[in-house]
Amino acid sequence: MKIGEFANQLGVSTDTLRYYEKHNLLTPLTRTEAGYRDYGEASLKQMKFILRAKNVGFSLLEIKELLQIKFKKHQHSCHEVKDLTIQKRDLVAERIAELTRFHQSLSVLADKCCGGQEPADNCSILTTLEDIDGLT
Amino acid sequence: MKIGEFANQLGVSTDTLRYYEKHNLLTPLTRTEAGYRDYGEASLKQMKFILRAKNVGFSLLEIKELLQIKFKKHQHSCHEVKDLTIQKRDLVAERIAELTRFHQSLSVLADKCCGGQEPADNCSILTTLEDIDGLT
DNA sequence: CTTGACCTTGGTGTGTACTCTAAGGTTTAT
DNA sequence: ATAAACCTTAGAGTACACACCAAGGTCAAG
Repeated sequence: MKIGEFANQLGVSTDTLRYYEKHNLLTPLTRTEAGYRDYGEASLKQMKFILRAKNVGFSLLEIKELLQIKFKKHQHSCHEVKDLTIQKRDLVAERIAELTRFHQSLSVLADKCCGGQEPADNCSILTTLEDIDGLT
Repeated sequence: MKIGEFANQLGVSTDTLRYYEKHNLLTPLTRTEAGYRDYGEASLKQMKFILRAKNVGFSLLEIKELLQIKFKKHQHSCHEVKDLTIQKRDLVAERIAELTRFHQSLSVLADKCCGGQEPADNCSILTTLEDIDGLT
C-alpha cells in the first residue's frame, strides 16, 4: 500500500506518516522499485497502536518509549509500563489542577463584573487585576 | 531603576522584560544617557497587572488586549472585558474536559496492569493499546 | 504521449513564552 | 587602570506535532 492510501485509511496526512518515520515511530518495511514507501498489515497495526496511545494522552516521545518496550516485551517488565502510565496520569492530573485554579479565578472575576455596555472605567475585572495580590 | 534590579524585584528575568517590551506589553518610559532602560513606579504597577493576569491563565496576547482596554477604559465597555474573561474561562474548561478524558483512560489502563516485575509479554496496558478500538 | 495524480527529498513555517549567544558599550569598586 | 558586573542589540534555539512548499521523478488512463 502506498502512503496516500495508507494515510486515507487511517485518517492522517502523508506528512504525518513521514514525520513519524523520521522520528522512528513507524517505518514501512519495504520500498517499491520507484522508491515509494510500501505499507503492510504490520504498519497498520502499529499505527493503530500509536493513534490509540495518542488518544489516551501520550506524547509521541512517550509513545516511542512504549513501542520500544513493545518490541522487546520480554526484556521489560509490567512495572515499567505501568510506571510510564502512572507518571503520565499524574502529570495530566497536575495540569488539570492548574487549569482548574485558572478556571476558578476566571469565574470569580467574571462573576464580579456586570458585563454591561457602560464604559469600563470601574470594571471590577480590571481593578481586581490591578489591585489584589492574591489570586493564585 | 535599571532592568536588573527591576527584574529582581519582580522575580522575572531581564530577558523576559525585554521580551515583553518587544511585544508591547511593557515599555519603560525613559532611558538613561547610556541608553539603559529606566523603570519607574508605573512600570512596576503594570508588570504586576501582567503577572496577575498570567496567574489567572491569560496568555500574553490576551493580556495585551486587556492592557489596551485598560489604557483607554472609557472607550471600552465592561461587556468587552467580561467577554474576554468568559471566553478564556470556557477555553480552559474545554481543555480541562479533554485532560479529564485522558486521565480517565490512563487510570483505567493503570488499574488493569499488575505492575509486577515479570516480563511485559502479556501486559494489559500494551494489549489494550494494541487491540481495543474504543478508548476515546 | 501527455495529462494529472501520485510519490520523493529537504527544508521552512506555525504558535507560545521565553532563553541563550555574540559582540560590544558602561559603570562601579579596588 | 582594570576587572567585575552590569547594560545594549539582533538573532538563534527550545519544545511539540505537524503543515506546507519547491523541484523533480513515476505511474495509470485516455
